[in-house]
Amino acid sequence: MTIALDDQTELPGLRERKKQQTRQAIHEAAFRLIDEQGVDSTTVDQICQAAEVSSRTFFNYFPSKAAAALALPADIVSDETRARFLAAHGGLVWALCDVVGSGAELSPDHARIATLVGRHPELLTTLSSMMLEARSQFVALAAERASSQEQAELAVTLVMAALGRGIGDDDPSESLVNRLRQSADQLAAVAGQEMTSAHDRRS
Amino acid sequence: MTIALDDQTELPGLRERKKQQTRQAIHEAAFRLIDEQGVDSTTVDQICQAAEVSSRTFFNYFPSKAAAALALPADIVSDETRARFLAAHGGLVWALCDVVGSGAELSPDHARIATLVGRHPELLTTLSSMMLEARSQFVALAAERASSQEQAELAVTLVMAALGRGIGDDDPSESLVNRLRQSADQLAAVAGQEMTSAHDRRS
DNA sequence: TGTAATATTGCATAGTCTGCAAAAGCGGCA
DNA sequence: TGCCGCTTTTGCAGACTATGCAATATTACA
Repeated sequence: MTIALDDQTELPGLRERKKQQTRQAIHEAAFRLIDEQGVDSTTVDQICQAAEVSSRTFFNYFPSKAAAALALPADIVSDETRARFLAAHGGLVWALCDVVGSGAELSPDHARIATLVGRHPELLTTLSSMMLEARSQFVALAAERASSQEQAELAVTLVMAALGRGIGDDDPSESLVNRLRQSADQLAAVAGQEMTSAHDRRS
Repeated sequence: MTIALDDQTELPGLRERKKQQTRQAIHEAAFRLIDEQGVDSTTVDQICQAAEVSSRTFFNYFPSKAAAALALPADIVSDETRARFLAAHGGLVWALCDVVGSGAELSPDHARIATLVGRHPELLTTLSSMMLEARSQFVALAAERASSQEQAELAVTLVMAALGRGIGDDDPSESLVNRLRQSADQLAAVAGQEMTSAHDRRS
């Protein structure tokens, strides 16, 4: 596996490096071909040929070509994310926006992926099912700071909804974290204004 | 196709009736088998055998076994729904909760489907991608009453988030419409309390 | 009854995905 | 260096999903 030297330093070893390299090669090939030709017109075999691996190896790394194109990590909520969240200032939603946003932002692929999905909506279904998995991880995380399970789920629901909005517009002038908080605000405003107006005008 | 007699009355005709009958038979078989054996252990051929149709016919009606088990209508937003929405009292979110909730409620299958998905989470990915399609229909609908595209999307986002929560607990004592409004309230509360607490306690 | 339209089916085919066992490559050790 | 255990890669066989096309059966209607 890996060898712990000091405290944080880890020596990957040739084996592990090659594995990451293979994964990366498959991802690059899938990304490029799907971006060029679309999802349906691209076959797994084409990707394998471009990445110079057998199709069997492909399925050792990814369950589908769409997943290969996105190549999201399995553990969305890493140990680092957890620590960051527990230490974050502010309320639950605020802190969630922080870790969800910065987590996505730190990955250099974030913008690439967002653009790809924008150009090929067929990928949306794959992305959203991966988000579903991520969601449950975040609920578990949020529960560690929430006063109730209910509150944790509500907060995550809100932030994921905001994420759907925030990730869409590629406004590079604002950080994703801030866009998330902004979207959460807006959602609250819409719902809030709703309630008051409902009280005023009707029963 | 169909023959308009009076104003609302339509005579389906034998052909159309048989079509619905076939669709229903496939759906029933898919539902039962998948509920009994799970999604992965059920093949399309098994469903076809139970429904007494060829596998080719199966794919004329549904794109996948999961879709057959759910059997959601293609046009989530029917003309009737549109009219109901435009006539509904209250604010945007309020009215959306009304049509989204009652739309799902009117279908007698609603509870069955919810239970099935609860028992077989593999169906969640299929359901959520269908919801994605429904969502865009609702955004278009909401835009007809919203003051801006932005507002329409926000409102739908909020209601869809509420739907995810409201459809989960099968509390039959409360109508889905009310549960939706309740969830929307809660979401607003969480976000709102967030903002004030953030203001109070921290920078 | 006859003809047009539509639904169902069988067949061929492309593609996705998994299990299994053989081959190849890496890591450590004498 | 040479050997041995472990992991990755690969090939192969096979099950399943899904679509296009042409033949057949069924319905609609004159």
